[in-house]
Amino acid sequence: MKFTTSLKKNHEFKRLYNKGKSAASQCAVVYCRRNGKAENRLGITVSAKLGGAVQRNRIRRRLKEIYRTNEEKFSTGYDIVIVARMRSRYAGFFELQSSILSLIKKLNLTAGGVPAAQNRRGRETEAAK
RNA sequence: UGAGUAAGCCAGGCGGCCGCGCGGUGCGGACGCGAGUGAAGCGGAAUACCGCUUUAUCCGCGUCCGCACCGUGAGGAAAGUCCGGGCUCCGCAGGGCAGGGUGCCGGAUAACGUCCGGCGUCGGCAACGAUAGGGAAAGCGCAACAGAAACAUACCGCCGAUGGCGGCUUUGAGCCGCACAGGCAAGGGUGAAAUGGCGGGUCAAGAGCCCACCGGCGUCCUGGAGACAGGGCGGCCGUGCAAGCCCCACCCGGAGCAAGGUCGAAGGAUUCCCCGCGCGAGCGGGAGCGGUUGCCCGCCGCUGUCCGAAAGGUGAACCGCAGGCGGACGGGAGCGUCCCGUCCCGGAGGGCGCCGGUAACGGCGUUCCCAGAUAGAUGGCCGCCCAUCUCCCACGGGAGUGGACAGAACCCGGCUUACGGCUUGCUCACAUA
RNA sequence: GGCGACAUAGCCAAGUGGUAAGGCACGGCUCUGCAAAAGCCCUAUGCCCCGGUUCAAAUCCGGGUGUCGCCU
Repeated sequence: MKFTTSLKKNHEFKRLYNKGKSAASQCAVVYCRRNGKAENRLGITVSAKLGGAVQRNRIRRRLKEIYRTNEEKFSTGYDIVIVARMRSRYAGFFELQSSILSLIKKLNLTAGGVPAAQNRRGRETEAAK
């Protein structure tokens, strides 16, 4: 992922749970908070309630893929945590994707409008270098 | 065809686009180091030349970042952590006790509770499977309830031959009764289990008391490497439990990669020494500490007392004392501990072929490097084929769904558990020829 | 990843081979005008599940499931 590092420490997750904004659907809960940096930081949580290692790995990889393919739609400078819920175990990829995108829209995380387009163009030139 | 049984194999395949971890190669950029060249400045000098600094360029090496290409990338159970090892650290003269484990015989192995071959027993019509399967005449213990009795017992019962008592006939004695002494364990009843089973003989009634068959025990002979098998003889003095204690034989040091090492950074506690402080007449020792990783003996190391010239002995007579005792702070040295981060910790290896062995397995040759992440890399979408299930039209296609169990974390050998499919051999039943 | 412990009624729990104690709760009865308190009575075809040993298993042995804890 080009402009994103992963969130690792437990206290960072806890800070988001307490102080961040959240939105939820049956598939997942998304927490977000401004981090004051030029990049996004992403954390994904899949608890043991959702199944064995194989099921949890599949959910985590799908969430990661959804973020990767839709990265340009996100605005930058945020810490984001996605917590998977029970329905994501049985949902297909596209159902999960539309669910996450609607949650993003609910949190106003989408980089919509003109400045976002400029931002995006800037990213692309940066990437071209 | 159906049912069963054993062994082996696979873990959907191919292609396209985007994406991830690791390794390699190449290119580019940044930084650092080294060497060369040019320019400028300063100093020495004589203009040449030498030294230093700055800067530019080029080459080499290293680190980091980016891009491209190539290679590679989860399992048969990766799981449970039930056994066994490697590896790492700690410990280790030896012995005993305790504790744990294994338990038919022979072999395989690094080792095993695993595997292979065989024996006995049990289950199955069979193929085949299961089997903690040493010892109960070494000892202790338990066997509830029921039952008379659960090591030596007789409730109901059978008998009463022998002895006793009574009666009758009659007088050689015999017969009948009683059930007092006594004999018996067949039958009933209880129980999971009742003193080998069944049949016959004998007998007062019975009983291995005797006999035939079976079972079991002891002993002898034969076969076998052995477990054991077969046979002869003797003769039945009870049973179960050792996955109860135990006995016998053999094995076992403890912990675990969150072990351990290394480098860098940071702080704290501890040991010894030194300095300084307090105490004011008893104080301290007579062995102390540490190790022997459950305990003991014993042993070892350091410190220390006494005897002895020493080797060595000693653990008590008694010995020492302001150069003592005590605790707190500061300084120095040493050794550990904790925390943060970096790096390291890689063959009982796989494939193929030949040979030895019934087999497990072993030997030789050849060939291949075959995951190394560190919140954890394998994913997403599309097309075709194959396979599963559902629905629809009708004998073939269409649509949808999508694989069963399941994800490495130091590594191996097993076991167990979860689970989809394919192939082959064998057994039984039915049908046909 | 490694190491260890536990599971018995709705809850807390005792029970180490022979009838599964006890307390709380629930229910019923007595008492009361009604309740509370008190007293009496009742509740495990079975001890997390599956096998094995045994005449007999909550207990002994093996395997599994679940829960909890410790080690960075």
